[in-house]
Amino acid sequence: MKTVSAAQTLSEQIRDGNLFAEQCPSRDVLKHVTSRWGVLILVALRDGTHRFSDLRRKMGGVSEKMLSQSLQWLELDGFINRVAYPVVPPHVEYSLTPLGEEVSEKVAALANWIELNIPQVLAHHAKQVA
Amino acid sequence: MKTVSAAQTLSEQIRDGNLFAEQCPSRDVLKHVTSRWGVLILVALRDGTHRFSDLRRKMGGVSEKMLSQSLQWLELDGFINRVAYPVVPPHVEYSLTPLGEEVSEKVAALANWIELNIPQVLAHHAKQVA
DNA sequence: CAGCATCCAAGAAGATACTG
DNA sequence: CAGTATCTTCTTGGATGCTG
Repeated sequence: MKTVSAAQTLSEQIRDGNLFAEQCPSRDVLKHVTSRWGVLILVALRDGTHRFSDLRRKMGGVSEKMLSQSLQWLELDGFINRVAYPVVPPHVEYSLTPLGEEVSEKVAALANWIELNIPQVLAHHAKQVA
Repeated sequence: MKTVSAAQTLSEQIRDGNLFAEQCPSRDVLKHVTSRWGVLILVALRDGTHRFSDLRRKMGGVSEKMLSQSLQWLELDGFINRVAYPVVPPHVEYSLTPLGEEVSEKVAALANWIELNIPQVLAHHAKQVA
């Protein structure tokens, strides 16, 4: 926990970022993490190191471009480790960093909730029609 | 908890949706919930009922259009309650449903983590340059 | 195998004007 | 106040072809 200066207001003292502020960099991180493929990558890497193709096979419907782009975002944010072995053919391994483990935990919790509660949501959709 | 048939495999028995499956409806729900404004709406409504304009003011940078569209998605998914009072000028209140309280909890956990750990991420960005 | 570069389509998002 | 309608812009995402 960081120390709080007297000048800080109550609402600012706890958090360092503020998603409700338009120009806060946290918005970008949120974007990467909650992006269409970012979520899946983070969850997939929870059960261990994966190679590029492994990830691609595992996540239905991702293109090479988007997979590599999403991986780069997450790597730059410090959530993912990329290790390239200098062999032919190329061999690259992706894994979570300690920081990545933390976010992925939160993301996975959300993903799990959704997977478990899809029936409720679908039931609600059905009611709309009636 | 649903009952599990003998035919189900270990990995399938717990969850009803599967985000790794391309055509699973859970992907749509995830999209709504993790959308740029969906996250903010869900988090904002955690501290009580809000009117349309209240939400708009609170969330930096949303357009009327996107706010109303995002609200509609979340309402259709059963996460949000919309109550319109038949008065002039119009008065509409948005709040979380019990189901919405649950997702928003997960979403808020993620949002909080990001706001708190922005410094780490930014520090990592800085290292890339060097 | 693991990608990058390029081009293109679709959808998300924004600005503005208007309505019950 | 709480939207809708419309138009435009930008980003996301996909297809294809090429490379170390």
